[in-house]
Amino acid sequence: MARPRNFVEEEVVRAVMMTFWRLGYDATTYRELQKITGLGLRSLSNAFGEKDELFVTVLRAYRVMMKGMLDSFLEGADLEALAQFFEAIAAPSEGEDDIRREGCLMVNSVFELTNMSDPVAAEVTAYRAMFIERFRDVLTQSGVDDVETKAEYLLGSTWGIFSQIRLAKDPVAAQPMARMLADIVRSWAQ
Amino acid sequence: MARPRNFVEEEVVRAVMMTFWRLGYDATTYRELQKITGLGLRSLSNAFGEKDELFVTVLRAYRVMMKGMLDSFLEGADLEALAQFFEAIAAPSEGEDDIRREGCLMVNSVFELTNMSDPVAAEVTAYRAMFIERFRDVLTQSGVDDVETKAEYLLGSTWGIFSQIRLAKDPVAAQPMARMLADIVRSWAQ
DNA sequence: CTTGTTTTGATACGTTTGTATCATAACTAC
DNA sequence: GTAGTTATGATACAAACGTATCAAAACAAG
Repeated sequence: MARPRNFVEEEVVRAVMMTFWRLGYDATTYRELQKITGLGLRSLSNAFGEKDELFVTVLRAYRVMMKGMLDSFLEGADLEALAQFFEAIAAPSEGEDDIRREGCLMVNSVFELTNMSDPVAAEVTAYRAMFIERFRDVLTQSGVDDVETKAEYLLGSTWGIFSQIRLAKDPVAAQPMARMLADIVRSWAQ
Repeated sequence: MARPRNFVEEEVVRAVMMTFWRLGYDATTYRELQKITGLGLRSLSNAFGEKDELFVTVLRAYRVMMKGMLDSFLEGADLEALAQFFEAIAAPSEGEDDIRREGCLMVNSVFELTNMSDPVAAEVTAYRAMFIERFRDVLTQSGVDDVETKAEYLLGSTWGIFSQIRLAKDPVAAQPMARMLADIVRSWAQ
């Protein structure tokens, strides 16, 4: 009944995500997104709305992606798996253009956007809760005490790891921190 | 021999620092800085150069300020003082406009500026080294093993604390993390 | 007072930004 | 084929940015 789209939505969102991840929100221009995706201005805005709406879509996709990674590492896991999770974050990157060099898109966005819109803030909150929940599950099932405090501690440490990666543009910069943290987690086992 | 300046340099730098701290580099316009300082465009640029040069001046001033804080806490200090240092960072803010709500200007800048100029990168490097050195001194004098790894770990954790503060716009958001970290530091004492 | 030097203030310019406009193209249902 | 609907592409526009320009102002030294 109407002209069909010339692109696959998921692919476009993924390409846009990488650009926002690498450059940040402000430094990513709508024109650059047109170039990256190969779409025209009207096609992009027709399908995904304006820049801020597209960004929220990207954040949601990022959160879902990270949920998959969290689940694969920590679903029904023990403290040893949790320790390995932190070591994995700081594992050496594969090649010069490994996106992991950019740290965490959500953390980066929190720092960049002084005044977040409500939808963006909601994504950040959900992202945070996602980590806390997973950490809490592992800690509880491992019979550790002081679960709430430790979960908050692990989240803060995770953000610290991402900070070091972002600064050095290299995951291995966080290896000392990650190894130390992994040892601390292992020490919680009775 | 020439027309005298109508301002005190330190006061201007301090006012500009607060604005960059609160809004970030990009969101701070040169016009806003004119308004904040009460100076005209030519006065500002004449005294401090263009926006990026003024920013480097601010970063240097911030680093010196933080060095004072670090020294007052950690010069010749023991592990207990180090533990209290982390708890102090997360101490409740005094009032709604406490600048500590904004986290750390240097950390914020690292996240915001995808492509840092060389002078900015140099400031960040010096800032990082300043923390590492102080941590290392305390750890060494306390007879702790694995000093290098632990110093890196403490730096990453510090950045994690600043991340949590920045996200929540409130130092107390980092209290669980800071308390946990303080306990870990105390546990290093033999 | 005059001269020389620096500071100051008003105005304006060129770029870049996100986005609006609008005609055209591509498809489906009938 | 025809009508109806959505996608596409080229062009343009208003706003905001950093910064250049240039004349006027304020002092010290002679």
